[in-house]
Amino acid sequence: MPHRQQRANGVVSRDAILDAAAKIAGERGYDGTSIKLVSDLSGLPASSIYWHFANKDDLLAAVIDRSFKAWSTALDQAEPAPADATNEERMVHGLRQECVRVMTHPDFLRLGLMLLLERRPVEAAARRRFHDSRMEIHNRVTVGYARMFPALTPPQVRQLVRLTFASVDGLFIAAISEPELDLTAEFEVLGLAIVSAARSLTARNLAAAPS
Amino acid sequence: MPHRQQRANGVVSRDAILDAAAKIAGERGYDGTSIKLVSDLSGLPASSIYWHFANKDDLLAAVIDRSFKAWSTALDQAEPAPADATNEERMVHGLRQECVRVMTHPDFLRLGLMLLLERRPVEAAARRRFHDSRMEIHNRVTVGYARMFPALTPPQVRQLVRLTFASVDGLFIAAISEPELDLTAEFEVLGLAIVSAARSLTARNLAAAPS
DNA sequence: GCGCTCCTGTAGTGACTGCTCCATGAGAGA
DNA sequence: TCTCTCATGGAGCAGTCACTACAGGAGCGC
Repeated sequence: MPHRQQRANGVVSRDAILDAAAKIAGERGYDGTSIKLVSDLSGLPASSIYWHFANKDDLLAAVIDRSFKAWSTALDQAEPAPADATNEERMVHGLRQECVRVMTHPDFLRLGLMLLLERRPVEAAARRRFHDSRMEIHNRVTVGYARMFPALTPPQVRQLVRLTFASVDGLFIAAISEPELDLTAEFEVLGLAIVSAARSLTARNLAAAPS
Repeated sequence: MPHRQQRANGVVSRDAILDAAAKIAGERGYDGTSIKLVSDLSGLPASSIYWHFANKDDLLAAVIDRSFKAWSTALDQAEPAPADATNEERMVHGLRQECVRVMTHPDFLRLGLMLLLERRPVEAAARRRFHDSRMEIHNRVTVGYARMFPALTPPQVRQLVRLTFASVDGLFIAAISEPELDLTAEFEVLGLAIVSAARSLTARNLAAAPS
């Protein structure tokens, strides 16, 4: 089958629709995102929206996809910590970058968390998309933590990773509800807390099973 | 003005409406909570809902209020840590109780976080209600932390409190999206992390300004 | 210019939205 | 039993919901 040709006009419209949908969904949640609102904000008629996307659920899933990609390429462009950095420096370095990343591309987390909280009976495709994307990052971070804290057991590593993700989520929500909040300081303390906890767990492990 | 008499029937219906609204709002968010759905689930007609509550916003605010009260009386009934407990034991003790409390009365946090994430243009009364209720607890915890870690500066105490709240929020969301997750272990690690962080900050303070 | 597909505009569908009106039933105090 | 208020039932308001049918303009390869 030949490559389906596409007008320049088309991708611009598609992006405009996604922009509008991201903004509105971030403000009002899944049910609050009406096609009429997206149509008004993007300046395109409903028929265009339904030409680009199968239905509302598909539209929201596409918003998740795009925002995840934006966030993900930002992650790939993160500058690595210096080779001689300590674990604590590495952690703080990584979290500081994540702080900037999350506040620069807030749509991914915002929308995703909203979909997680809304447990509608019929599972939305958008929600599953978020969950899968996130698992990918979760695994990456788990590998990093395991290398960073070799004395921890795999369950302990998983717990630390979950705690880190949960804290980032919570701090993100706090930043949204109180815009004047300075997140960088909070992320600094979070880094300290994680590294300290890892240190305590390591000490506990060594005390329990001395070599 | 005489006390407005009330039939037993009335408060039962009111509670049934609140139950239904809490369930649906927890599943579908603010916009997803339609009067029709609440009416069907509670078995009462729309006119009854509007007899008990001024409008949809007022209904949701009442849901927040009631769930906050349930959570709050659970907080008042929390058993205190033993007098000779260490800071770490106190922290773990408190967080363990909070873990049970939050999972026993999940409506308050679930609904509240959803309202925080949904930043609809017109501020909903329900959202403000949640914010105010939460500030109350926030202040209580701040006083407790200040007593527990006297060497920390007030901004450091506030940061730790915010981090604690954020982590609890994040872990709660994680528990919702993955029901098989064992929260108690996560809360244990969180307690360790907070205490460890406080210890590191204290050491840092003492090093910077030795007496 | 031609033809072909991509994309947009108009006008609608039936179902549902928050909310109101008002008649009627049910209970409690007299 | 009589009243009087509390509470419910049902019908219906204008407006919006997700979504569709279809005609026609716009840009492409030729």
